Amino acid sequence: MINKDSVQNTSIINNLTKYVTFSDEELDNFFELGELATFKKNQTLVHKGKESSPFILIKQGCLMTSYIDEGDFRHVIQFGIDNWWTGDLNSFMNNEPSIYSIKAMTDVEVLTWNKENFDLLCAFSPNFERYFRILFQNSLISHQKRIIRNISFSAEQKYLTFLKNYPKLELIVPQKCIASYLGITPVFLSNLRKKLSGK
Amino acid sequence: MINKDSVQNTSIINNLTKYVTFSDEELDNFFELGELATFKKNQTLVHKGKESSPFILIKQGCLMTSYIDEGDFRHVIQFGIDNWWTGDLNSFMNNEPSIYSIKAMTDVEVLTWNKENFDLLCAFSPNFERYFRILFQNSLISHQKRIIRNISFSAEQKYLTFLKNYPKLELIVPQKCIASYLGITPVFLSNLRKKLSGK
DNA sequence: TGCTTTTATTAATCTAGATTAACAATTCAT
DNA sequence: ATGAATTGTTAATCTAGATTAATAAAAGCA
Repeated sequence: MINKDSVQNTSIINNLTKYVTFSDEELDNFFELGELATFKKNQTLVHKGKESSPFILIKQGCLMTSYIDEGDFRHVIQFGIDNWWTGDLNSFMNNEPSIYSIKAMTDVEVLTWNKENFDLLCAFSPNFERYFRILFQNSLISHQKRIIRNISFSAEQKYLTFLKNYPKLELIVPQKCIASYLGITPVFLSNLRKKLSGK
Repeated sequence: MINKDSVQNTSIINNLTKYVTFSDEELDNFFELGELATFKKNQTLVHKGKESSPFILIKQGCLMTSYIDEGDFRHVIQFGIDNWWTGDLNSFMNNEPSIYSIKAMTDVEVLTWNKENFDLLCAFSPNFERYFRILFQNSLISHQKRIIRNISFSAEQKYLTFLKNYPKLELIVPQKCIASYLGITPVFLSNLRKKLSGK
């Protein structure tokens, strides 16, 4: 059974209560409405164009969200690690097929909520509404910063910022995925790394 | 007095109630805690690095948010028009000086909330918490789409998408601001427009 | 363990878009 | 209306980063 008493949930609870104070009952509800799942490295949790995306909280491991364009070209749009929320929000909220695919970059343990249970959670207590308001708000702020970087940074600046923001990912994720996330080619990233290492 | 009865507020109310059902009392509160203000074209409502940003709802007109980098180079990061929310969210929420500057591109009429009143509003009714949760959620979805465009679109595709998304802005806003928003140079946008007009 | 597939590197060439600069067209203030 | 300042255009040149292709290294699998 998944509930707040599981020792392993302490880090998630710490994260939840960073923004909002939840009662024990609320926390119980949170875990009871979620579903625990594990995936092996390289498994795909959400298939582009097929099922709708759940709302995903990563307990441990790393997920990669990517978008495949008309030319069948894959663009990495997000990495998620321990304690991060991820998923195709639009797909989740409107029960549409996901436009992204979400893949496990390591063995991964996640909690997922479907739309129905998410709605129950929000209906159960406005504290959840508040929690997600703040979660989305913060995510919005970091998305805005990312857009600024996209518009105004050189490839080198983008890469260095990435290393600063996600120090652990460099070791976990293939270089070509990092290149894609940054919007540059793997060949150019390789050149860049060579140049930087010689500095 | 600003309240829900003002004829001129109907379009704002329609917008609010698109997501959440509000009581008359809630709507009264919403307008009473907000402050009505008008600005002339080219006036700056929020100065980068000085005051913190309010949370702004545009009643009518057009606002432009821009970021000035270390090299004193201006990057337009958002346009806002009738019924849009805008402001430096991070500055607003944490009472820090704004990192953006926000300028009126036309004569403009806005409603603004300071952090204190925003908190009162959310404390007054969870419906507001819910409204802003959904507002930020939708904004997040469109920011993600914009990031995909940034990463994967050519300058031409970006410009054509911009025209589709903001058909009215082309006439209101100087071309160089549109170029900046798209992350290209005004010279290149000019070339692009010439090429497109010849098609 | 060796074989296959995927990923990373290196080098050569190419191009979308930047930069510079000079000129034309608008906009703005008096 | 008129001159000054801002914005837009055009053309020439330059460069960050893309593309292609061949090779090396690493990872996955029987």
